[in-house]
Amino acid sequence: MTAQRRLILETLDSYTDHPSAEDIYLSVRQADPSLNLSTVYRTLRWLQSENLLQARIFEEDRRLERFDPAEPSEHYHFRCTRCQQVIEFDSQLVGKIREQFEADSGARVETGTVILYGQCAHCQEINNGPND
Amino acid sequence: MTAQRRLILETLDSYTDHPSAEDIYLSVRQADPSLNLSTVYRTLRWLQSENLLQARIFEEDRRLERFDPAEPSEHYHFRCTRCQQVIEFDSQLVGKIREQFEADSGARVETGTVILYGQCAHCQEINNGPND
DNA sequence: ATTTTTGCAAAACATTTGCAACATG
DNA sequence: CATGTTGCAAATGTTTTGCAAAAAT
Repeated sequence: MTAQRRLILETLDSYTDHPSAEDIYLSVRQADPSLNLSTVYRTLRWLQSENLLQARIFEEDRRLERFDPAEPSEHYHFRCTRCQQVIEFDSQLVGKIREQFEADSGARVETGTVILYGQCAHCQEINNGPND
Repeated sequence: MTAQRRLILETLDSYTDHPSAEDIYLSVRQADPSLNLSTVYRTLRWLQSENLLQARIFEEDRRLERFDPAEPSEHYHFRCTRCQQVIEFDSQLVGKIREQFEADSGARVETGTVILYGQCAHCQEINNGPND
């Protein structure tokens, strides 16, 4: 356990949303300006391999990974295509889909991703307001 | 409508799975060796903007797009992490999840992605066979 | 002392872009 | 002829790698 790793872990803890490697890098750099982006990536990949972190791509038009400190299949995501906000949600129905697919196909499902896209409540209000 | 586009469209039709741009490029090249990869991409993006095609990333460890000739939200995917096969499935439960989330959050959902990961029936048999 | 991790620079990967030449309507 | 499309080469954005130096066990 090096100082760099400790710092990256602390920084990760401070996020409530889904930072990119670059986000983490910029934040960590304030405490240690010599810390390198590859170290960030290496630490993230290590956490991922330990199942302490998941990598996800939310933007349809970019291939940028965002990191989510959660166990696989614990929650799902909605992304507002207007304000880019990502909202987490839970649903037991995903478990049902999984069971249904397992029964139909004979496969064993280990994890899964659900990402819904659309407009969040707030952006809809703005969008459908009187002067729009 | 150019000869190149016609050729790419024909080639796309011949796939039953989810080819990458490179796959399409290699296939198309047999008929027209001078056809360029950027032309493939440009045609794919054009189809995508016309909603005749969807781009998806299936592999957790690569950022490679694969192209699926289907309308959004028509079907969902399972990917076997052993043999890499992608199986399509349908489920009305995804519609329910969407409705549930809309009711809970006030958002309007437009599209969505579901990808399940695990082992397909066939790979499980091999995996759990007598000499494994 | 040995193994692990780091920083740096360069490479890799997938996709996009600028631009002049070409094809199409 | 005006417009849209192509091929090429170079650029882009994101992530990974090789390697020698530094830090950790």
